[in-house]
Formats: sequence, structure tokens, C-alpha cells
Amino acid sequence: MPQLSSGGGDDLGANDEMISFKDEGEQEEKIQENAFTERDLADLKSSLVNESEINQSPNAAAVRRGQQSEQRGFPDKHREHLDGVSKQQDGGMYKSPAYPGYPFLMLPDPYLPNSSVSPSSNKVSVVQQSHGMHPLTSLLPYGNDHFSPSPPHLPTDMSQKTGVHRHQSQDLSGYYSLPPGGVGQITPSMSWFPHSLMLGTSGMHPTGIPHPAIVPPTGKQDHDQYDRGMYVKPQEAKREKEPKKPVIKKPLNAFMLYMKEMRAKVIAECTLKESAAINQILGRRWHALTREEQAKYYELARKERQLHMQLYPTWSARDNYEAGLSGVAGEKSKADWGKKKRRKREKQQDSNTDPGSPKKCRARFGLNQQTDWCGPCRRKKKCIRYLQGGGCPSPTSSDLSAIDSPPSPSPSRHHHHHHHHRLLYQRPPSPGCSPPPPTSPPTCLSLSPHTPRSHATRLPPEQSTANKRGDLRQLAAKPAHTHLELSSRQTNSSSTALSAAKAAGLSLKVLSETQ
DNA sequence: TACCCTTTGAAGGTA
DNA sequence: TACCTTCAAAGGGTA
Repeated sequence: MPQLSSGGGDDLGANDEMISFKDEGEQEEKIQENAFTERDLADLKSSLVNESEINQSPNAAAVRRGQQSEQRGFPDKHREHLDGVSKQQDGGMYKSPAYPGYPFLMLPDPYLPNSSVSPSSNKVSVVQQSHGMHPLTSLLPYGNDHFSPSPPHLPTDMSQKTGVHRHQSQDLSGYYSLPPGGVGQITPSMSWFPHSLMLGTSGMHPTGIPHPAIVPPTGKQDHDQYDRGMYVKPQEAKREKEPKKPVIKKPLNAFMLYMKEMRAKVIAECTLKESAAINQILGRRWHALTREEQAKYYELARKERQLHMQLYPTWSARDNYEAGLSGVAGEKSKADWGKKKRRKREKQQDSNTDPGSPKKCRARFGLNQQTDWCGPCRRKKKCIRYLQGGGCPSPTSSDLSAIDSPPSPSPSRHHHHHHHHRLLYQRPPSPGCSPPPPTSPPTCLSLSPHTPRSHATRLPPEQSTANKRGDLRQLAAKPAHTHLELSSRQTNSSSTALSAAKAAGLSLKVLSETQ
């Protein structure tokens, strides 16, 4: 999340630490450490002032750890803090019935009318209503469908492994305006009550308020996404002596939140339906957002994570991994997992072909020339510029690392990039795609996958790695002939030609591919 | 029917 | 510490 962390107002890379919002606590620290956040997020923070006292605890990370370790003994310090949080929240953001659902009970002030960021300007608004979802669903990463009535056995299942214990609901008391201390006496299973009680969602069984993040362990989520209210169908629960563990989904990150909101818009504008293409557009739009705009989503995501932590103190992302591994629960079957593992191996095998290089932008240019770093280096990731120990391309392209190819990367890497762009070009959005907004980069995939230079400085290095990931996946999935062709061409090309290709926005690659 | 694709970000694991 | 992998949403496409 470069935009938020670009230190000193320059490009994102300035401070790698800019991985802001990585964690509430970390974020807080980063904010304090980085001048950027102080300035660029001043509005955000000011708008969040009320909440900052609440959620941006001195050390949110510690809060989580504390929560997780709470089962071993919740630190009094945290308890006090959370009590304070509860009190503050009681009189604050959650008093409004306008947010009758998790997690956006926690909607920050910026999303309130009197905030510095007006709701109208706030893109974090109603999303996917077209899908018959609650107007706030867009802000409800887990969807309001999770609040469908009657999940009966919740306590039983929830008290099982996945850390769905609710005895940390003293934390929730803050979010749900429960009297401090009152919730603390609630049993793990009972701690769910605050949800329904506080939400005032009529018709919901007090005990049946499922958390949106929880989905039935079986079945494809896509098919039951609007019926996830039930962790396990009663009949199934009865049938199965050992009900499958519910799957607690990961909290949505900022981009996911953004996607949920903007997807409908993109679909409407571009008449696209293919999610892959839509997501590409969304990714570009995401980079086109201003820092402030992105900050909203990061803040939402932060709160989302925070609430998720509080709801599932012992939950770990690993749980879902393990779900796939064990095949006991989770959306991923063993077969799926095996495929992923296979793909993983393929990736590793492919990466092994890359000799790698000790050289790094970080080391070569130093901190004083971070602007010359490649994207990954800015993120303290693997340098893509010296992968092959080759020459250093124009630093100006570093931010376009997603599309820029390393000077002379391994064939495999070229392959990845190649396929990436091939997809871009061969699977363009429908012609009905409307032109991008003035302030946005092309929303529709154009011949130049490059993000406009004007945005380059804000382009998160993640784009690079993300594309690499995508390319790697494509590598595993796509035939290699085009890759070989491109590789040969590129390997025979001079660095000048490559530079020209870059300058041409990869047109060379496309051309070579179509030849 | 199940998986793929595609995006960014977060988290966890590994060396 | 750096890097890698997986998962989160979404839904048309594909085998």
C-alpha cells in the first residue's frame, strides 16, 4: 500500500516500512514514524480521531497478540484499554443504528456525514446492492447474508478449534456497546449474543448470529454466499456426529473491500462479467485512487481486521490453510490443495532456474536514492532488477515493475510477463467498456498495460509481485511455446531494444507474440 | 462440476 | 529479515 506509505511525499518506495496498515499497531507505529502518513493521512486521522483513541491502540498488534494470548491470560493492560475502548465506543460510532451489521458497526467517522470525507465523496459506499444485498453490504466484507437467521448450533461449533471462542467479547463490548465487564462474564458461546442484541436485527435468533466471516465448511461459497448464515445446516449437524468446523474467512483487505464496492460499477461501465478482467480493471483503478481514497479502504480493512481479531482471537490465517490440508473443513478440497501444492512446486522449480543475484537496488542505490529502486526493493522484496546480474534498466521504470521486465531475466520470468500481457491483450474487456474517468487510468485494458507515468510514483511495488504471482500461475497453466518464442527474442535482444520495448509500453512484447 | 483466472493486501511459514 | 505462499471476493470461462 504504497500510496499510504510513500515517505516524504515522494513515491511509495521511499519507505519500505510503508507497508502501513499491516497491522493496527504497526500501522500506528508507522504513522508515527513516517512523515508521510502524518501529512497525507492527516485528514484521515483527524476524521478518525474519535476512533483513533479507540481502535488505534498504542499497540494494536499487541492487542491482537494479547487477545490471542488472552486465553492464556489476558493482560490487565489490554483489558483496561479495551474497557476504555468500550466506553468510548459506546458513546461514539456505534451508537447509530444506521450500521446494523458487523463489521461496519465500526465505520469510521470518515464515513459519517460530518466527517472530513463526505459520504458522497466516499467511495466506500453502497455496493452490490444490485446483488440484492444489504446497502451496507459493500461495507460488510462478509456480507449481510451472514446474518441470516437461525444458526442454531453456533456455540457448539464455534467453541471448537478455530479460535472462535468468544470469551474475548469484552472486546466486543466496545463495538457493541455492551457494558464493560458485562460481556466478560458471558460464556464463549454466549458472547455471540451481543451481536444480535446490539445489532437489533429483528427476527434473529439471539443465539444464531453468525459472524459473516464464518461460512459453512462444505460447498462452494459462491453458491451459498447468500446463505452463509448457517455454519452448518441443522440437519447436517445432526447427521454428522462431528460437525465440520466452520470456516472463518479471512478479513478482507483494503483492495478486496474496494473490489466489492467497485465491481458493480465496473461491470456496469464496461459491461464486463468476467471477474478476471474486472479485477484487472479494478486493480488499475485501485492504483489510480488517491492516497486519501485508498486510505479509506485501508482504514476499513484495518478495522475489519481488528474486529475480526476480536471476534476470533485465536483464529489464524493458517487455519484456513490447514483446512485445505486436512480436508476436514474449508472450501478447498484435498485435490485442490494438492493442485496448489503442485503449482507451488512448479513455481519453485521455475524459480530455481533463476540464479538470482546478490545485487539489489537497495544495496546499489542506497537509501538516498530509493527512487531508483525497483518496486520489490522498495518493499524489501526480491530485487527484480539484478535478477540476472545484468545491467540496470532505467530507474524510472522501476515503478512499472509489474510490466517492466528485468533487464535480462530468466526465460521463465519473461514467460511470466509474456503471458501476463498476453492475457491482457487477448482477453480484453468488452467493447462496451466506457472510458476511464478523467482522474483514473484506463479502466479498460488497453494496448498499454502500463500504468500512466503520472501514477507510476504511486504504484505500489505490490503490483510487481502481484503480477509476478499471476504470471507464475499462468506459467503453470499456459503452454510454453509462446514463452519460448518470446524468450528467444528477448534474450537475443539488446538491452536497448528492451528499453525501447518498455518505453513502448510492452508493445514489442505484444508484437512479438502476435507474430 | 470443479477449477481457473485476475487483482492487491494480509498473514504465516521458511530459510 | 527477506522471501514465498496462500487466501480473501467474484463470476464467467474452461476442461
